[in-house]
Amino acid sequence: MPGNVSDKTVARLSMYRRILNRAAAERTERLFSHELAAMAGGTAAQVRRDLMVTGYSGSPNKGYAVNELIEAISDFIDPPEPEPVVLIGIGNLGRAILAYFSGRRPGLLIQAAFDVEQSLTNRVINGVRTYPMESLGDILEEQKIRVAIIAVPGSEAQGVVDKLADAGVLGLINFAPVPLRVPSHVYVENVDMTASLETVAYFANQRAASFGERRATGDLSRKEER
Amino acid sequence: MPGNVSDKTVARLSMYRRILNRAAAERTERLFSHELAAMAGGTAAQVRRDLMVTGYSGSPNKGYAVNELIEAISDFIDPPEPEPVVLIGIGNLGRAILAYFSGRRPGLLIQAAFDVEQSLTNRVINGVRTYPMESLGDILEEQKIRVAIIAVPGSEAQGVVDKLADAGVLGLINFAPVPLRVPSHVYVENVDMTASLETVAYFANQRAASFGERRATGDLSRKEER
DNA sequence: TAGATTGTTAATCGATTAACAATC
DNA sequence: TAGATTGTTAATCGATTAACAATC
Repeated sequence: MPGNVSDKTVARLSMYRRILNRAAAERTERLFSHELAAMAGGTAAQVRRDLMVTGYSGSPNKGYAVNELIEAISDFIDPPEPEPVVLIGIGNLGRAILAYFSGRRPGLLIQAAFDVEQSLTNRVINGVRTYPMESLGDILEEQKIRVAIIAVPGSEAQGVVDKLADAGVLGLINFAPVPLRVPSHVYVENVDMTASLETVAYFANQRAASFGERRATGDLSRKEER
Repeated sequence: MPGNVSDKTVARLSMYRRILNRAAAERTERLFSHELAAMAGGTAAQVRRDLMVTGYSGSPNKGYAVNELIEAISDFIDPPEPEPVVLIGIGNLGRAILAYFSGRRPGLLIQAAFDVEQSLTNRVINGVRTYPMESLGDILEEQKIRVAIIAVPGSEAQGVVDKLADAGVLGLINFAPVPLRVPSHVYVENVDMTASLETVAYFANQRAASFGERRATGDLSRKEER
């Protein structure tokens, strides 16, 4: 029914909700699209377009009711039941993910974590039970889990993903620094920290160079004035 | 001189380099664009277009020389000097980042890490010296640091970023789950794990629903056949 | 040479931005 | 009412995809 919504729109709605929650905590009752845009870092028109998909309407000259909008966004993006999620890989990154999500969104719940390393399994870390890799298939099936977080070394990732896809997983977040091949019905979101860091370094350098250049040629004023 | 290259292109080049490095380790000497595309998950034409910005040419019917291409990508995206980077926030996520990058890319070097929590500072974690937040300005200036990784709680992030921008930082990776406001000359790459997880959960649900629907209406075959 | 892949240009696609009548 | 903001459509922009002559 909601037609096709882009992944970026969903990610932005998630961000708006966080901003709105903060606003609600500060007892702000209404917000205009341009206020939300200023906080989220976009344009007012984009915010309005994004919010439209939730079906909730603002009112002219009064903007959006914060609490009702939070409700509408939640109805739209949250699954009907809290989504059970598994984490594969309990190394440094995996443990950080556990800590990061521990008791955060009730709509998403890390149900189990897996690792090949025996010293890490059959324990409870940040409230999450850890299992050896062998029990992965069973638990996925038992608990009807459809979403997984990949936090294993790059060399292990594809093997793990193949198992997950076989077991019926439909969505993945991939923290491993390698591209994954998956069947077309599986949605993958890549979080490539290495690429992020290298990209930031590249642009920081570019900008440093162009600043230096402009400074050297005395052409600093033009771009920076407006 | 290299004109304007999009952030996505740079991120993809970073990914290609990693694939090429693996290929080189396996003594693969040449690769075609379609082989690289299959491993990176794109199209051959896109790979060719991306590689063009490095200035390195493949040759028809022989493809790209792996080692020379790695060299060309490195020349293009790596800064002339290893880029010194600071990490702000040594909580769970910060420590995971330290562990993750510890001794990885020589082109990028986490020089120092900062936190307000005294028990975490004036130590060495994963080979990186940690400092109290107060010394941030001094060290940024001393070591001419232009890139920072933000791994502090959302409530602290904007304050930290303001300090960083004042100190002349030009690029940021933001792991804090809040949008940041920065001067226009500062490049920001957001890594929003909460939004990623919620987006994956949303699409996993959508797909589960449409599978169920098609199965119910007996219309499973059509889309999946081709 | 014939076949395949290259660099590069043209066509397509999708998302963002700007504009505007409707509305409180 | 006048003013401001809304939902929504049209124009713009940029990136991706497809196509093709050049080349090994």
